[in-house]
Amino acid sequence: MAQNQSAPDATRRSERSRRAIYDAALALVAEAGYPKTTIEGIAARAGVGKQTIYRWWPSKADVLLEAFLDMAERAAEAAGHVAHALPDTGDLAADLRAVLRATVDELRDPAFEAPSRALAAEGLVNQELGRRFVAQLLEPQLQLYADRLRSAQRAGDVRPEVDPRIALELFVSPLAQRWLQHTGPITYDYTDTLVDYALNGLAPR
Amino acid sequence: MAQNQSAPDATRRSERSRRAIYDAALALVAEAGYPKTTIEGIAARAGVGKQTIYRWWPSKADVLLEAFLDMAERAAEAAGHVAHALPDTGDLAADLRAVLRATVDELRDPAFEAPSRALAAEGLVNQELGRRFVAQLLEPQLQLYADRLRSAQRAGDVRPEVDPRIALELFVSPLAQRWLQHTGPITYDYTDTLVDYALNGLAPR
Amino acid sequence: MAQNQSAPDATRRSERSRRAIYDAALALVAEAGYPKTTIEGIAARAGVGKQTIYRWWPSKADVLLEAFLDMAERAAEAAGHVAHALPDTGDLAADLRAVLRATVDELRDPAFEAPSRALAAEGLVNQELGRRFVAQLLEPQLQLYADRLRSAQRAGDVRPEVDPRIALELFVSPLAQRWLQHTGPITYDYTDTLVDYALNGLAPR
Amino acid sequence: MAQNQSAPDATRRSERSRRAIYDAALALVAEAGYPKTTIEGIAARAGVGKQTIYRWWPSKADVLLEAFLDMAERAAEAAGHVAHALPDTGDLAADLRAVLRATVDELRDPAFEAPSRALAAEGLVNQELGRRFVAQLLEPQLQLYADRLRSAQRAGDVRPEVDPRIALELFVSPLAQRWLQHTGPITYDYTDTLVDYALNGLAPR
DNA sequence: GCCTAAGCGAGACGGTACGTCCTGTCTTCCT
DNA sequence: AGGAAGACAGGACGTACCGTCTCGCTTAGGC
Repeated sequence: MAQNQSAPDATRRSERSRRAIYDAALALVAEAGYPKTTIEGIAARAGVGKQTIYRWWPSKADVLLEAFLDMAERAAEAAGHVAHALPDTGDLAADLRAVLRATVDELRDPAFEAPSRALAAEGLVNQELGRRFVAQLLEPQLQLYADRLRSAQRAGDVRPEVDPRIALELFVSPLAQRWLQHTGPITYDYTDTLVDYALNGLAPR
Repeated sequence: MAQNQSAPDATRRSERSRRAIYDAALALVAEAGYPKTTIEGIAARAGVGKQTIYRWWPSKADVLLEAFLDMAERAAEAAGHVAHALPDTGDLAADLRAVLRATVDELRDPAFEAPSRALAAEGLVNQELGRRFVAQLLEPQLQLYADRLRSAQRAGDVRPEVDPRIALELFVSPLAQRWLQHTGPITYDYTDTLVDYALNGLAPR
Repeated sequence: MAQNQSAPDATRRSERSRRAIYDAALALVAEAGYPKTTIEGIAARAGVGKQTIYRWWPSKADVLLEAFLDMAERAAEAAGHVAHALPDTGDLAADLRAVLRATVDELRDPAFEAPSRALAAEGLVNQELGRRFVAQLLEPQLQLYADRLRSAQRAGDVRPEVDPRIALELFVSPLAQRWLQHTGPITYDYTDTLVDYALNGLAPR
Repeated sequence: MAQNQSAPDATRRSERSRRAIYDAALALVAEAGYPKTTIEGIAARAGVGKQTIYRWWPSKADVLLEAFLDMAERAAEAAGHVAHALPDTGDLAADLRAVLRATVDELRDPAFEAPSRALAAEGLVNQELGRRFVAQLLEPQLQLYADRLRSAQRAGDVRPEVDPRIALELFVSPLAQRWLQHTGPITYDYTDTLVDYALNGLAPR
């Protein structure tokens, strides 16, 4: 339970600075790219001392991760607290197609693209950050798919012995890889096709 | 008669230095990690002047990419020039399971892991390197799967209207994502399951 | 009716804190040296908030000057309120030799050395502090010598046209310089010799 | 004989940078004062990387000491290699008065004042620098006085048992102290008086 | 005896400079 | 002409203090 030897007092933390740092970090990553974004640059743009960043975050990547999570949270609030579950109209294929199309749109949003690419990249090479990236951003999303697939299993649209956590990767991972590694175009056609191929494999024979 | 200022004469290049640089780069990435690997460090370890690196490569990532390709080539030579095609016994499922199991083994080889993770990460954020990473490393591998799937289509084991380039992603991308992002365990069971789920979706109904 | 913004109420001042700050400042200067002594360090060691120092002193040097004056005062009290005048036995040479020998002893006291060197050094470069250092520490001492020389003039041991304020420098300044700049050893022999040479120049011919 | 573990190669040193650093250091000390002169500031003004300073000097004070010595050397060259000895006309009092008057002029030269005060101050508190300050700047000057006094002893103008190294302090140290600590005005009258008082004490009786 | 205004401890804050490390360029000397 | 070596201008790193500020908490007098 003991805290780090010199843990700062979070109750005295300046909300103003935190927001300014989030904004600066996201803006710089979008404008200059992640590698050219520096802690000094963030501090200068936020009108903040460097120490204020080092006091609360251990690294540039952590700043960006928090800034991104905050942005996502604010976006969710603005959109009216969506995303607690995938749509469930009873038509699994249609639901997945709709959600993946929405994801395609999101992946193309430049405000989303730069920071999430950067975080993904950093997470590949930085064990600890990768763990948090997955736990806080990726896995919650994936669980929504798993939930929808379980519902489909109950409805008899997916074979009962299928592991939903693996099954969802059949359409999510290909999209992720195309986006991350530019291994192919990302279109509605593409995601529709993925759903088509994958569901065929999951449906009762 | 004047040469372009930045056109070194490749015929005079020191093979000895190149090899030493490859070895140093791979060793440092494996030992210290990609971010802590520096050009100065590579030069020092290789017993080479910094300029010798800057003369022949534009960046740290390019050094590593070449070093990795060289390593792969040497490994292939040592193994007797395999990997021009996937096995084709006529049993698609068995062939895919075997190849993916071999891939699982490879992904766990530490000498392979550190540099390829690093390159993948750099490629996410560095457009130009990403392009080369995909073109020189990833896509050639994927084409082998596409070829095997086309053979299966001719044999009637896969529906003819299926696009092999997309179909292969059903089992390759999930494995890639699990490996890159640590989103789940990587086992023979897992890859076998992927093949099972995916081929069901691709087989004639 | 409004008070000046920066006029703390001295009647409410914490004597406890002042003493702790004096002690901490002197201890740190003695242990770590003046340049490594910081206001934060003094505050921490004194168990005091930084603001308590900034409220009452304008700079590190001022803290130390006050601490040193306080120490000197306490030392004087402990010794029974000496030092209002030099001894005057009628034998000028003997009196000066005795006083300078006592000064030599004092200059070698480590508790005295560190802070007074530091203050002298700061005073060289900091006009304002230098003025106070001279006015509050140095000049009062020098006036005692001037008084003794005037007494000697009345007794006919020093030529009447000699300026005592200048004459005293003949033996005081050499000692000061040797001590401050380590330009030579500081011994009883040395100060005795100074008195000898100097008084020869001041005595009636 | 062994050099420090990572001694830079002095033969490759950039003369251009050294000169620029000297100039910048002296200018900044004169303009802003020693405490406000920073290594970053010197580097920026000299158009030089910070590392170039840290490579060749261990501290700000060392830069300034070398710059000052260089300036003194250049001034000496410009004046035609003077200062190997004090004038010796046979009239000791006149010679000393003349030299001290010249010193008074020098002490008032602002280009000389700022850096030498700063070095003296630093030397008080920094053992090692103080040693070099005395050895390289102060003591050589003082030896000239000692030589002149020895010559006077041979001529019978100074008692033979007088120690010249101590005797010279009778007029040099008072001037030094007045200058360093602003304990009194510095005028020709003052130095003439010092010579008068002091020589009286040194002359044969 | 209660109230209020100050000093106080603590420490977060915007800054500046530190001394180190690495980048990419350059120059020198060697082969 | 390539290569080993490494100095150079530049710039970010993470740390240490600066002097200011804002918090609760004593701790007096003044009512």
